[in-house]
Amino acid sequence: MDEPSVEPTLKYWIVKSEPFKYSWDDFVNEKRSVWEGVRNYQARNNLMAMHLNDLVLFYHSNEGKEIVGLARVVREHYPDPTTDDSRWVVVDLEPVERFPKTVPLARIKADSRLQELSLVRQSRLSVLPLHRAEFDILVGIAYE
DNA sequence: GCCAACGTTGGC
DNA sequence: GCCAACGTTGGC
Repeated sequence: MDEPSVEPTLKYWIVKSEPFKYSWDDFVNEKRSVWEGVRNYQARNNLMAMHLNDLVLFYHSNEGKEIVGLARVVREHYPDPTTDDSRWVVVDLEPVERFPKTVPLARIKADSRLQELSLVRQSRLSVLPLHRAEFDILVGIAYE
């Protein structure tokens, strides 16, 4: 063990949303979101691996193309209420804070430390894991 | 609007 | 089980 941790199971994630469908502001207004509609097995598996209080970066795809804020998992996976198909699950998310500065994709791609980031390497996946070190770098940029 | 990168479907 | 055809996502 190289690093003692208060939350040994805490993991880090990125979720993507097209802002004209569901934006960060929509999320804040709702105060809590059922993260519904994921229909991709890999993204579903990531949802199922989320634990309570895991931290989640909120990314605007298509328009904006930037990380805008931080959320956390407030309910672990359960069946997606928008379908009868038992393969699909949701989690519940709550906003934690809007970042003082967004982190644009172009900024991420220009950073040599972030070349392995899942968001860069698997750009089509809507729910992505990331490493603690990458999370720290991204939050650092958001607070520069 | 184009296209790369995937994922899914279905014929064989 | 392979692979061609097709659909979707999302960056550019």
